[in-house]
Amino acid sequence: MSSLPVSDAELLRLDHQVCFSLHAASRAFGGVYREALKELGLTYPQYLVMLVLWEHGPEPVKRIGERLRLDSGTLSPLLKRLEAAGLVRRERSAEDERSVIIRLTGAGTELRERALPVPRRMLAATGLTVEELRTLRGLLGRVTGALDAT
Amino acid sequence: MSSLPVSDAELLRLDHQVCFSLHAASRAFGGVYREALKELGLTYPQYLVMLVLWEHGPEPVKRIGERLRLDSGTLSPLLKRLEAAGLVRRERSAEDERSVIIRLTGAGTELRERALPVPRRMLAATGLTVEELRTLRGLLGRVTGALDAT
DNA sequence: CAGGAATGAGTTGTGTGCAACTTGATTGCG
DNA sequence: CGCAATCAAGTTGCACACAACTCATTCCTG
Repeated sequence: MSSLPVSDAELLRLDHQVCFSLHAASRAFGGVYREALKELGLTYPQYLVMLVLWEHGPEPVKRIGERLRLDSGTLSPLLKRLEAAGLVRRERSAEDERSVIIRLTGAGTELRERALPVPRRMLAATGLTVEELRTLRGLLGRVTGALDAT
Repeated sequence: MSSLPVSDAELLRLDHQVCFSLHAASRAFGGVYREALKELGLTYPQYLVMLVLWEHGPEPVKRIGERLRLDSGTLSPLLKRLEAAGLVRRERSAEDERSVIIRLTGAGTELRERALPVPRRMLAATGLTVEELRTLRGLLGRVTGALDAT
């Protein structure tokens, strides 16, 4: 809560700056991740999908989409590329024929070892302290929640 | 700055959460902006370009790209769409024939009036206080600076 | 002053991201 | 039971975002 009055003009500038900062930060992260993931042959969204599978095991497309807030229009071609790369298999669910289960292959499981050093490099590259990272995560989470509720 | 020891595993999880939060927040903002800008016929990146032109007047493509951290591969088609929409003109610079100056048309200038209420709606939708917005802007700016320096 | 390096736009190709739609399977209500 | 509503994937179309490239112009150095 600010104890000082804030002019309308300043508010509008602040909004622009926050939105722009978010846009810029997201792309800056993307750039560094792109570099870090290049040797793994993964893009950042593909890496996010692999993280989900490494952590939770086989999951239907729908569930992955819920975790990452991505729809089938984004996930379907992405998963096809992961399948073409030999990292996952896509198999129709037996219980519900509408559903497709995504399962790691041997190569997909093994890739985890090579991916382990990535987050540490990213963490160092941000230049933030653990406290600041927690603050950032908290604020971003609240913003996302509020915006999604709109 | 943390006074408590932090395990490696927790650090890695924190990194994932921050990166994912950033990705998610950026897309959540995009979604709300998409809605707010729909009646103006602008996408969010197009809106960013218009903001630059409204604030700074005619500028070469290069300068706009520096302000928004976008390269010509992104800006060229985007500016062509703005030109097709009748909002800007593209004219070769007289001093430097390599350079293209982007200039608002009458319609582009007038659009500003209709765009004015947008940031206030966004500000309200975030649900954050002014203090929190400043903190968020500061952290994002530092992250982007650090990542760009890599 | 000449010619190669550097610069500013633009083009091409790949990969998201999302809206709108299609297809096939399941659910549930009358 | 039967059929409409719902649901999960996938497809299509459009708009970024970026790497790698081309082309024309300008700079700069020998």
